[in-house]
Amino acid sequence: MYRGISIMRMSRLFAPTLREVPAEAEVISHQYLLRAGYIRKTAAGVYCYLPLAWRVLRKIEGIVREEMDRAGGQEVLLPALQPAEIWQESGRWDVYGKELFRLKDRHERDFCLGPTHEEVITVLVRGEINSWRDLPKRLYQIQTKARDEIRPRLGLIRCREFIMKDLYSFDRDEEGLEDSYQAMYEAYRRIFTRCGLTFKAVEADSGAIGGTGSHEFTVLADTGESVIAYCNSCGYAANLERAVASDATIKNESDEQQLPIQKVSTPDKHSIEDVTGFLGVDATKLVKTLIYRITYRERQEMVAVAVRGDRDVNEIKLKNALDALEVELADAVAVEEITGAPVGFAGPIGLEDVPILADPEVTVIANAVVGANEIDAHFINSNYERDWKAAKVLDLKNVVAGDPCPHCNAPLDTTRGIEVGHIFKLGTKYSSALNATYLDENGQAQYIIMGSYGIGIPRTMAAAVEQSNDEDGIIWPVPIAPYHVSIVPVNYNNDEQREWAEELYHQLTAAGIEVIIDDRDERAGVKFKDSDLMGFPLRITVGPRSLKENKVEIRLRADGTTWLVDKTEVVAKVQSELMAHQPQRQL
RNA sequence: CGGGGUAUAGCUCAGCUUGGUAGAGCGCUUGCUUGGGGUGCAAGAGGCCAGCGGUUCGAAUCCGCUUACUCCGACCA
Repeated sequence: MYRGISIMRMSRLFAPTLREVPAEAEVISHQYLLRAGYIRKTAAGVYCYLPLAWRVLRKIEGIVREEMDRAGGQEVLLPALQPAEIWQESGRWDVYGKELFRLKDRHERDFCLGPTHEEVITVLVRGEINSWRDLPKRLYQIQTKARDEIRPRLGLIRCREFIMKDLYSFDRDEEGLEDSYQAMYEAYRRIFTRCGLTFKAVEADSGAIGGTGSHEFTVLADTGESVIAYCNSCGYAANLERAVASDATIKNESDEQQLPIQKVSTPDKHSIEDVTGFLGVDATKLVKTLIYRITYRERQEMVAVAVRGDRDVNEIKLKNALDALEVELADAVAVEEITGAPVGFAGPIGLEDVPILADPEVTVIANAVVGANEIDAHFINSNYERDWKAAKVLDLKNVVAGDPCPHCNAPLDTTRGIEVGHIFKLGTKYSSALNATYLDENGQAQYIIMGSYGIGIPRTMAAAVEQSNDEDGIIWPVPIAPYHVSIVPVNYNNDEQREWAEELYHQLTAAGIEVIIDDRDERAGVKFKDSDLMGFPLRITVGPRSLKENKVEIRLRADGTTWLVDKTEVVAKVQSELMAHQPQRQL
């Protein structure tokens, strides 16, 4: 189980530790990975992985490889440098936008650095796979991707260059795709479980990659960028971008008597808080009307979006509903032009030049407050249908904790997390654009049905640190720890301690355990601190106190549990502790 | 891209307001000391003060531009 003969002395290890927190590091994983000497930054979002980090990354990769192979994957390595032609052919040269690192060769030909590899692999496969007999195929690689991120941040969590495992599945039909997708779903669960992570698989928006179905694998951590909503009673879980609330409670909203609409003066009351405070009503009685600029491939238009005053517009849902390339809030000038009033007084009544899209919730507010499209004025007692109508009524809001689950109506919970894996059903999006077909049993050409499945490897490492640390440093889950055990002789200059430390070091190494010995001429405290910071699961202290009884101390990093162990029992004890701390299957 | 912030020794920062030629702590080197949670003492090494331009007798310090880094909002593994 703990194979791999890798021995190391701390005196030789290239892992410069820092006592202070570098100013650039905001989140725990970034701070500890820098301080413990795992990574160094080369440019914003571009990092060097030092030996300890590389060992962790290779362990994660090893787990990923095993599970990909188990799920029928075959490893390949595709080019990072890619010609523009294939991106032009798929249409993404223009659509992918500024995130694509573009460059020219000496002949002025366009190239890019691969942010993902659908084009390359589809072009590869279309030339070589011709018959239904060649399918299915599942090909993967573990390779460096380049994306010119808008804003790299959070250390390894959002980088411009990062290692990714990407697998592409090629099937004959939807049924085959379903098989591949399920195989990957299961493989991902195994991978993140084996890495010792607490995670959720959630329904996700398929975003720029495109396609018909998608799940994200999200490691739960407060510092994560994604928000997920989940239901504890039925298991529903979805990314906030996609999560919906049941409309069960919407329907039986109010039986309040409709009052006559009335314009009121609301001087200088722009925000929801201003208006609710001024009029003494709850935000749920307000209709928030926002003007959006919608960009399509060849044109732009403005729309008004109405949601309840306490809600936020979900721009992903808006974008998907309109099949738009981009949606953004209109600027103040445009708002004034369209509504005839400064920002803060927009409302659905009398808004004639733009279509109104309304969330279902706003259609049931009795006697709502809405902007009057006039400076310093709102309407009170407005009612949907009587006073205004939307062009379309559809779900456009972010869910919040407490909203009813769409499946079982139990209250939803929300939590933050780090998206470490994402699986997509692509269908024929790329095979049709790039003309990747096979001949079926009837000699008919059919588009290959594809899926794509990614895992961010460094991000997974960072997520593990986010999830498992304390005030002293990292606490690695055993399966991805760079070394299992550190041996700390309290005083390496002492002959007895040194000899025993060396002896144990060789015994453990011979048993296949990955061990590092701190042979530095440092104070015990320094060595303890570094060992804790670096996060090795077990530490063996060889010092005079226990040596008197022919014993050494074995200490568990996770909770500080310490055992005094006879020197002859060390290997057995270490093995049993490592085994005991293997992650359990969590399904 | 928009909005803020920062840039001085390897790291964390002072110095700038009020221009006069560079500092601390940690780390590093050497020696002694100490030796179970970042020992103590002493002596050292180390800076084109991000870059460019301007003002001035004189600029880390004042002014302008540029670049990099970083935080807050739209993308994604």
